[in-house]
Amino acid sequence: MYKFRKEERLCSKKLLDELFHNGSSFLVYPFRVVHLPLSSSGNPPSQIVIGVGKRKFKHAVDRNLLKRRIREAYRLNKEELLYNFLRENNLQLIFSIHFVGKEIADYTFIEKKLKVALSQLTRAYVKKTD
RNA sequence: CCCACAGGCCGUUCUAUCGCUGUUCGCCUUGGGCGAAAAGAGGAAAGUCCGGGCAACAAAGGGCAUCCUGCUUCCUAACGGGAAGGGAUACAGCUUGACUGUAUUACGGAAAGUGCCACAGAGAAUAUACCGCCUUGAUUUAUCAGGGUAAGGGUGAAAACGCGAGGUAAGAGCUCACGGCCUUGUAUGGCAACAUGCAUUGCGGUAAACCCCAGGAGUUGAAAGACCAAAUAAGCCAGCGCUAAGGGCUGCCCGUCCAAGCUGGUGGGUAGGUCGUUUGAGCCGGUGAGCAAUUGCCGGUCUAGAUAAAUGAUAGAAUCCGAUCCGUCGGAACAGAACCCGGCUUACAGGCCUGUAAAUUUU
RNA sequence: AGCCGGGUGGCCGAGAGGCGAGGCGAGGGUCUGCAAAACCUUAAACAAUGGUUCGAAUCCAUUCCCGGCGU
Repeated sequence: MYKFRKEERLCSKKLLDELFHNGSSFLVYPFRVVHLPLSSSGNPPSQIVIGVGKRKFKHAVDRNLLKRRIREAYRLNKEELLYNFLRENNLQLIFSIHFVGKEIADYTFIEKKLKVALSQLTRAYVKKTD
């Protein structure tokens, strides 16, 4: 249910190159989302990369903390906000979430904003299919 | 009890729900999936400043160059680390000296040679003559010219060892006594650095200037390297063969190896996977050796292993700190393993222990 | 994780033991009816700390910051 396994993470170098060269992006503060649909649909319905820039957070502890909070928020909300929609429309998606804020945000703020970001992601594909 | 310094140790805890990583066990069982169990960041994991292990390179061969280290002995796998000691410097104390204590210390050689020592100053290293002192000559009674001199003045970070006597026209280690540093020889003590005594040559600084002496360093780093699967063009390896140019993951030289061709074998890219990879100079306890660093013996123990990178999130409670309208509210140091060890350095809220010194109180 | 290179006014840049050049820029002035150009002039810097030296931007050590490397 609320799982987040290796298959749901994006590890292939090839796919990452493709994502950042051809993918389209939008900004929902404090996140920058880059996304790209895949031609073949399969299980799991999406693969994700979470990133926090070294420029803004110098210490590895801070970067790890933010990545863990984002991952936790994604794990708890992906099923109802994203997977149900993708399964209905038979889509497979790769996307990345980059944290671009300047200060360490707390969990409630991250969760709220991530929900907004995910719903905006689905809305983008609703328009395209129409 | 309080305060300062030094050394050592710890560096939030518990519960519930939902997850992540590898391991073991069980079930379904081709692959794989599901469930359970126990485990899952540090004293610095950091900086990458040193030293090893480990691995590869045709050369691990020689010489030169280059770089590093630098009081002694010991510890250690090794070190630029540590321990003990010696010297030097600074401060304090008294019994005023071969004294004691504390702190600091990149601390071989300046008597192998070379260089440098700005400005100031007469002169900065073959000494020097501005004032001064002494003297000769000239004119003439105050100057000019020459010579001697390193006591005194002045300059400077530094002025040819200090001080006294002799000596002299005036002076000078020029000579002598005492003393300081220092070279060589020697005696005594010490494993040694070195200390002390005697004799003796000498007397600017600078080697984190070149250099000399002694010792050491082959180069490159786990993105090292080994293997496996699918996949296929002329790569790689071995043998034969040839020596001209050129070349090779080391700056130069010597030496050494390599071409094309033929024969035989193997199989590149695709950042795929597995191993390397966590049992090790390991950790804990006891006991013996040693002033100590450290180490012998005995017993116990297995204690992260990820790979676009797990070790978390939320809620509640405890502990500590701060604020307070006494209801509560806010905060929890520095910081995150990436092949592994030994050091060093830097960051760090708060707490505990031991020792030393001072003050106060009680007996 | 490992291995290299660098840090000089606001910017670019020499200097490598003994006044830190120069250019662009900034401020003021001269010239002009007003500007530009030109000329004169002013201010402003050695990443930090400690050591070696009489004396350090330079030599040495430590720290901080910036940049680079791999088929």
